[in-house]
Amino acid sequence: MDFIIDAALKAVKALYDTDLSSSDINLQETRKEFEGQVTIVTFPITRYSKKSPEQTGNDIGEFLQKELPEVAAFNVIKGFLNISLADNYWLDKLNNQILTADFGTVAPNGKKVMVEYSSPNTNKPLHLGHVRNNLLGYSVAQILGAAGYEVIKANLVNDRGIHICKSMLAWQQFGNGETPESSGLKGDHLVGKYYVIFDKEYKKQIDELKAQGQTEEEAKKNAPLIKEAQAMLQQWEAGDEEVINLWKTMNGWVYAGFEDTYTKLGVSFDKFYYESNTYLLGKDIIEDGLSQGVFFKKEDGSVWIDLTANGLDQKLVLRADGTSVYITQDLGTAELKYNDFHMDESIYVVGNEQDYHFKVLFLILQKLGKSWAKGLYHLSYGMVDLPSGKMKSREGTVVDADDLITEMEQTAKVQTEQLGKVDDFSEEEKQRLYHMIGMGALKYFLLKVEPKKRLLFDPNESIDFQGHTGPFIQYTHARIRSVLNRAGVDFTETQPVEELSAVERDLIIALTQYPQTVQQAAKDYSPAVIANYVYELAKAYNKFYHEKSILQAEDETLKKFRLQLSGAAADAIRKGMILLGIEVPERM
RNA sequence: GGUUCCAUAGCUCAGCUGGAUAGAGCAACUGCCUUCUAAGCAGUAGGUCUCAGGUUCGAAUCCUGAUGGAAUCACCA
Repeated sequence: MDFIIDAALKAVKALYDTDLSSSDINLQETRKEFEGQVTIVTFPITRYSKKSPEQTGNDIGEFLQKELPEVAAFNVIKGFLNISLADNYWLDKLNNQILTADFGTVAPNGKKVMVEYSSPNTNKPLHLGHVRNNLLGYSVAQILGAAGYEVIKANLVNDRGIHICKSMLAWQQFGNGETPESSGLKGDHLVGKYYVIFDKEYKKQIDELKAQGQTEEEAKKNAPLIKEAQAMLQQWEAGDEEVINLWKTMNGWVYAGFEDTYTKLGVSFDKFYYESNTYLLGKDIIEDGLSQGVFFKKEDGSVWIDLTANGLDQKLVLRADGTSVYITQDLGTAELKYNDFHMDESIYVVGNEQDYHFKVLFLILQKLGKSWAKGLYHLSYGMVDLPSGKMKSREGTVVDADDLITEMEQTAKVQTEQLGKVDDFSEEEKQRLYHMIGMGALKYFLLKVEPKKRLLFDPNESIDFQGHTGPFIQYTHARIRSVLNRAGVDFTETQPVEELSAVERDLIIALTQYPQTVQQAAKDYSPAVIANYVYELAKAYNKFYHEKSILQAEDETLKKFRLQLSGAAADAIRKGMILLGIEVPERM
């Protein structure tokens, strides 16, 4: 649309002898209740024209119509100059852009970006909150890839620490040698079970100690179980063989479980980092910061940074005993990642409860003068809440990821069977379809909302399959594919069509927006931008489909043209959905 | 208490750098399947964009304040 802005600038120059810059021309889509496709808002220009908004609109409209062959007509309503572009213009867009093989793909931009997401704890199975994280991270990686970046998907596994020892200890004491094989439980669920058991037994001990007169705080510190867990952590750090073996065994169970869930979610990673390898990193950075004067040492030997000048607090970066805190290892890990890949940008997909942490982390790295610190970005997303409030693993008030996936597949199955359209599918094809639709519904439900907004999930209200949903878009794709498969003619040649109906034009307009939508989504790190676009596109197609017969078109040219248009719509829908990590079926 | 984020129809959400009468979906009510897939299409009804000021020709959008909600302010991760 730049050519209209350029011509409008020329018009202002010629008519009012004023030089404006392109940002002064306010161009927008024409609202659908008015004639035209693009609109120039003339209010701001009246300053220079010294005429009414209507007169200004008419002046510029006439100028544009004379100047640009693409401008077929215009009308002015108040301060709005609505421009109708010639059908030829849109047909040219279709034939020379949308229908070309590389439509929607961009050349590599030469930049490398790491997207770190998932980053699970290996002491419990994944729940709905993790699902949002995984889907967001994967989708953002897909979007950045489509926008020209080289993307590295990274997963920093939190595989050590006191919480891991809790599960290990509980298993040791109450597990009777139970294994995934012996219990039939998925590995991550088995380990999670012992994490819950630990918490239960620990609370019992706290209550006992409180009954003996200790305060809550004392009891929490003195309970035998927590002391044993702490001792186990020390043994782990000392490399105690028995503890290490147990740790390896139980983590192995968890990884097998996670892999299964990741596969079902359709997410993947290029690089795994493990905290057991990185938790000691960062101490040299502390030394570095001390000598630079960025950090300071307190009397007890602990190391701090003063961020009060930046509106934050003083922050501990190393304990008095020389051991790390959370941020110490994150400093080290950030440097490790950069040294591994030398990426231009690094995105951390982490919930908004850690907003403060990342603000501090990035600020410290900047103060340390790391050249790459400016490329760091915290993609913060809102929590997934239940009607009853926050999900808590230890209290069992979580929506389990595996259960949810199974439920979604089940719902997809029931819905599909009711419609009876795929009765000729093999059992395997059916299972594939149910999974595709169930996951389409779930993924779309989670991704259509802006990341930073919190999300309410009511387990008693099943996720819709109608309306603004994943299955609606999948259905639209299947519908198109069905028509294309019945076509029976070759429709690859450009068709000599000269006139467009409104629904055809609207569909072409929607298609032209695909590339800029991908760029916008990449800029905002927002799958929601893609999700809403694909929905609008599918709606535009369904409207076209309903109003115009494709295979029974008035003549062969029109038929082939509509098939081309349909094919382009199917492609754009499929590509858009791939960016969301959602597959689309040929039939449903 | 400090900081950050959120507040749009009964419910779930869109609304791009300020622009026309604020849009979808769900739920409710009407129509449309002997015609390419009705998981669809068309329509009716539903709004003081939390409130109060300010900037502007023009504010859901920007600024200030208030109210309500969430997160965080750990030598936890």
